[in-house]
Amino acid sequence: MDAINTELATAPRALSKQARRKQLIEATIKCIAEKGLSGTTMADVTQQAGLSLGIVNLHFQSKEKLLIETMRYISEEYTSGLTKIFNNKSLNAEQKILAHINFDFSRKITDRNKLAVWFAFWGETKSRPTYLSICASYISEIASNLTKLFDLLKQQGDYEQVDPELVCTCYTALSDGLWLDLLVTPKGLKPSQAQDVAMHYLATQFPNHFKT
Amino acid sequence: MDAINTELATAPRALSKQARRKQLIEATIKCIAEKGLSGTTMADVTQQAGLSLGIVNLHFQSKEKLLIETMRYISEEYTSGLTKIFNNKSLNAEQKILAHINFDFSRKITDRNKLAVWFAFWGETKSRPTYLSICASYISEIASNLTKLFDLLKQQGDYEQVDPELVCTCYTALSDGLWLDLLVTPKGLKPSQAQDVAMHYLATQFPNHFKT
DNA sequence: ACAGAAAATGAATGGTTATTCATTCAGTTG
DNA sequence: CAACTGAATGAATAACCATTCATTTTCTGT
Repeated sequence: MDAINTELATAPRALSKQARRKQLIEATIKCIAEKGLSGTTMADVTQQAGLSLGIVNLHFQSKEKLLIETMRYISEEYTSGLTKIFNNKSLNAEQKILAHINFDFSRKITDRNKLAVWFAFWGETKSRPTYLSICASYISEIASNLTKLFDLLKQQGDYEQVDPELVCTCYTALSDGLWLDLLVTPKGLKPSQAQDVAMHYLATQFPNHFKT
Repeated sequence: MDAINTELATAPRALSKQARRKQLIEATIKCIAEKGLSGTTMADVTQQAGLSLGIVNLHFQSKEKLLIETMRYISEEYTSGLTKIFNNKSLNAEQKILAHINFDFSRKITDRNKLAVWFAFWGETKSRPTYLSICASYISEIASNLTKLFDLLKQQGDYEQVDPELVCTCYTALSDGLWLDLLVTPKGLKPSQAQDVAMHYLATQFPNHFKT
């Protein structure tokens, strides 16, 4: 409401195109969290950013494209964070899984504004296939990486009965459900408790590696 | 698109108020699934129902109220189904949990149209306070019932290490995440496979009662 | 300091959509 | 069957909102 980026307000033209786009995307995230996807108007977004009404069409051509870019922004923040962990040569499989779960429940990812955006878009995927196609490839890559890590752990420990693919599906669904919980009942679970729940599941599968 | 309830089209006035409301709510569910919450107009809903434009305001006063009643309809279908299971005196704790999980992944509940409505509303902050107040009490009641069942199983079997409340939180989040999976990647998981994943988790907690 | 380019503005426009209500229609009662 | 009641209709209205673009402001290079 009282928003407006004060440090930018004095010299708005000094911003690069890139920075202005980011500013508008972040205003969009806040608006979607506060008013929902359907309730977010161009006037809301531009006012939140402290800029004039026409600015979105100048930088994004249309509202639809702004929304697509907002989705892409959030989804890339997530996938690039995980890719960085997976490609980190100085971590072993166990450490990578720990880093993964830490990341999943970090402040950056469990920020309620961003969670609201995720679920706003998930709720519309059936009617707007574009949203799904943006992150479909990322999703399957993340799943394949995580499955590989679980498979490595299986080989290391005494885990004949573990099915890495099943564990990946289960862990992923569990995270999604815990995020939903964090979004809709903020008075209930805290991010650190949500992480404990996810950890509890991993401990059932890899008791020699993870403790509750 | 080609919809329209033919059996009602001939003698629309014969329907009771109650039945007409239900007819409009079901048309709304279909529209939300097909066009999203933001893309659903009064014209869409009434056309889907095969009725005239003014009918929604006649029966529900406003679009907002129609949407709220649609949420209530779906949420009550779910909670009443679970309450019936919990109150069924002819089932023991183990059977009740089995019935619960069967219900969670039944056709009726994993219907993609209804899942789309659930997530459309979770993503909408505007209507969230109203919606939360509608089902907040049910949600906590379901959780308390499920926790009790897990506690009974714990007492029956050799499960000293099990924390019933944690298992309830984990199972509930897992279901939510699996539902999301069923909604957004219909080509992936099938409802019966989703149920297997949920079952797999319960088997880790109560191996003497449930097998994968 | 000046001209031209680029960025930003916001009043005006036009399309969309929820809501209203005068009218029509079906069912009911005396 | 005639008068009445309430359900249903849909054309008209009013509110809302994305987009446009003529104008203004700021920046850049010379």
